[in-house]
This record gives sequence, structure tokens and C-alpha cells, in this order.
Amino acid sequence: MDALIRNMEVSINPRLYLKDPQSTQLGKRIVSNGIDMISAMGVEQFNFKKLGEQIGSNESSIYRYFENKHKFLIYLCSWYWGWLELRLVQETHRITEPLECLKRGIDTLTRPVEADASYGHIDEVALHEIVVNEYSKPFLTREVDQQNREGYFEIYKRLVHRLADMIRAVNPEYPFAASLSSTVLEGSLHHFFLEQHFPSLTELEGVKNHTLFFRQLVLSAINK
Amino acid sequence: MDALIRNMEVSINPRLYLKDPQSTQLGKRIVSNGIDMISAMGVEQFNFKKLGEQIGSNESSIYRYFENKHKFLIYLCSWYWGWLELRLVQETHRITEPLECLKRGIDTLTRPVEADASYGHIDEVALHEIVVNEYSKPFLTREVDQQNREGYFEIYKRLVHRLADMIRAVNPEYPFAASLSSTVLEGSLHHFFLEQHFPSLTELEGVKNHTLFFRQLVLSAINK
DNA sequence: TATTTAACGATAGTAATACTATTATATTGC
DNA sequence: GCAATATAATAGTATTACTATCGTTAAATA
Repeated sequence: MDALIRNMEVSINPRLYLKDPQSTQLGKRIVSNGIDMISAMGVEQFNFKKLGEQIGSNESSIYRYFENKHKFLIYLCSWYWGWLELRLVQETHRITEPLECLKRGIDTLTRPVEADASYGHIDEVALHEIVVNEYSKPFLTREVDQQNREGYFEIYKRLVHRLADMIRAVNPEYPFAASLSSTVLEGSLHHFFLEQHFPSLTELEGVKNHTLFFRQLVLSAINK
Repeated sequence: MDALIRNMEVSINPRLYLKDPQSTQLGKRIVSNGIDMISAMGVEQFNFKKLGEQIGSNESSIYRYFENKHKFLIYLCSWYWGWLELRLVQETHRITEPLECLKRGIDTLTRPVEADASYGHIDEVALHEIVVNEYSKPFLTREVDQQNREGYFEIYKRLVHRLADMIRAVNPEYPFAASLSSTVLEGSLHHFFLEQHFPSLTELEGVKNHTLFFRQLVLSAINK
């Protein structure tokens, strides 16, 4: 089981790309340089032409991997959520005591991201920056429902459900496990954003408070 | 005092417009039709040319009121938050008991918006739709910090601080009043969005649960 | 009432974006 | 060595988000 869990990989809905970027050198360069550029300049300023120039390739080549910029962003975010899900599973699957499991889960999901050597060409710290600064853009569109039906947000939803299950394991009577789980995941990103841009709207600064706040929020809500 | 509070009006940072839309007929038509159109088609699909056609006026005339679409959106959202702040003050200023005051405050801020006859040309329900479906777009940009310095988000910040003060009034020892307040305001919008588009990620449906969830979340967090 | 002034409407134009289409040139598999 | 595939280069298109200009209309003032 352990080996199995260690060898898990992030798998992403193939509808998000035209050609799997993991399958070629160029594809990997598109993804890794795309992450760097978007985290540096923001999605609005980013486009495939600039990315092409950056990697010494061509706009049209990138369009053979990704249909458009928006799907590229969803792809990157999905990768992030998938990666976080792996960490969640890895860090909690040995823990049998539900309360301890939940605490560790919240820690994993709310603490800042550190570099992870396991995935060579992807800079998780830069990716976290993207998710914090653009977090709602994948779904705040007119096409959400359509895209949701096509499964673009499956990984994120699965992650919310995982945390919700951990909450239910501690207190099966609590009626809002999914809502609370959503609040933690969304709230955590939002608080990273607030720390950076609206410090007067939060007391959280640095790692410790961040995790403490969400832990206490959840545990008191479910009355433990 | 009561009369004073009844007569308060939403006042918006003049830097958000070139010419005060409240000062003319055309301005009011721009705002009210803009709200209708954005709530119907979303900001991405919306533009000043379409709005001009809709109100039998001209693109260039609208640009004399608002510098660009983004500031127009911030203007509308500011109006919404200002209006909500008024309601918050009106509904809580007579209550002296802090806990009761906090409960009423949370109710006001988290329950769905109903039509308000006080502001003739503005459709608050449509405006609420906009805020729910585009809520992070005003600030998820590269220009946040600049725009924050120019005071574009003052009203929203003031609202967060008001709720935080109510929390502190109930429990001065609780160290995360602002964070909790931010979580409620952001979370409430997010949950309206989830109800519409990702119902599996929340148990909240309809008014009752919505307010109940946030009430219980806050009160248990601050240990009351 | 005449005149000035401000507001508005209409048209045209621009730079950038987000692609699409086509063709040429490498690279790889057999 | 040849066919098939992947990539590069170039050009082109529709749309967007404005800006600039100018004539007309309405309002304010004298």
C-alpha cells in the first residue's frame, strides 16, 4: 500500500489538452515555463505568443497542446489540486485516529507550499502563487456549468469531498461537512491573498497563525 | 439619530468614475442597464458598445462617465457593498446586546438579497447576482495594490471591519476577528456560487441553512 | 431672446489579443 | 531511405477596448 501511494501520479482530464504535455519535451517546457510566466506577470498579461518566444518555440506549436489560455490555466490549477490531494493522502493514510487525521489534513491543505523535488519540471511554489492570485478565474465564467459537466473540476471537487469525509469521520452529526470543507479550501487561498494585498483584513501572517486559525475554526464548528 | 441613519446614502470613491453617474439621467441609465446586462451576460461578454445600443446611446458617451469596464465593475460592486453596509447599520444600531447584534449582523450579511424599493433605478437582486458571479474579479488583478492605495476597495474593507468589531464586542479575546469576518463575507458569496454551480460542494440550500451555517461557524469559533 | 457652453451622438481609427490556416522544414519510426 | 509526424514560420482574421474628432443638441446664463 505504501509503495502504491508513493508512486501515485497526478492525472488530469484529457479534455483539458489536445496533446498530453507530459508526453514530450516541448510539452513539459510549455508547462514549466508557463507556470513561471503566469506567476510573474498574471494570466491577463500572459499569452501563448510570449510563451513561445520565451521557450524559443512558436505560438502555433503551443496551440497544438492547449486549445486556449483558459484551458491551460485550468490544467495548471488541476495539477496543483491533484498534487495537493496526493500530499493529503500521503500524509494522512497511516493515521487511524479520525481527529488526528483531520488535524493533519487541515495542516496539509492550509500551510504554504514548499518546493517539492518529486516533480522535476514543475515549480510548486510558483504554481501556488498562481492559484492564490487567480484562484477563482477557472470557474468564474459563463461556461462553468458546461465545463463542470465535462469534468474539468473533478480533482478540486474530490479534494473538497476528502476533507469533508475527514470532518464526518470525527463528527457524523455535523450537518455541513462539505460546506465547511469548501470554506477551508477557498478560505485558505483567500487568506494568502489577503496577507499579500489586504493585510488589514486578516490577522494571519506566516504559517503558524494560518493553520491555527483554520484548525480552530473547523474543530470548534464541529464541536471537538 | 434614527432619521440620520434612515437618510444615509451610498457614497462612492469619485476616482471610480469620470463623471458622477448619479448626477444625470443618462448616468443612471448607464448604471441600471449596466447592472441588468452584466447580470444577464457576465462581464466578459459585456461591453460599452452593447450597453450603448441597449440604452439608445453611444459608446463614447459612456466612456465620458467611466474610464473602462473594470472601473465600472468596481463601481457597481462598491455600490453593492455600500448598500449592504447601510442595511447592516440600520438593522443593528438599536441593538445594545453585543451577541444579539452580532447574530443580526451575520443574518444581514449572509441572507439572499431581496428587492429594495429605496433605490429606484438599481436592481439589488441583479446586482447581487453580479457580485456572486464575479466577486473576485475587481481585486484579482495585477493592479490591486495600486487600486487599493487609491481607495477603490474602502467600502468593502470598512464592512469587514464592522463585522470584525461586532465579533470583538462579543469576545475581545478572540485573536482572529478580522480573519473570521473576511471568511464570512467571502464565504457567503462563495456559497451562493456553490449552490448554483457546484451543489455537491455544499449542504446549504435556501436561506435558512445559509445563515445558520455562518452563525454557528462564528459563534462556535469565538466560543459563545 | 440671443448667446455661450457643456453634453451628447456618430463615425472613424488604432493597437492588442486570441486565435486559425497554410506551408515549409525538421525529426522520428520503420 | 522513405513515409509519417511534429514543429516552425508566416500571414491573416475577427473582436475588443479603447481614443480622437467633430457636428449637433440641449441647458445655462446674460
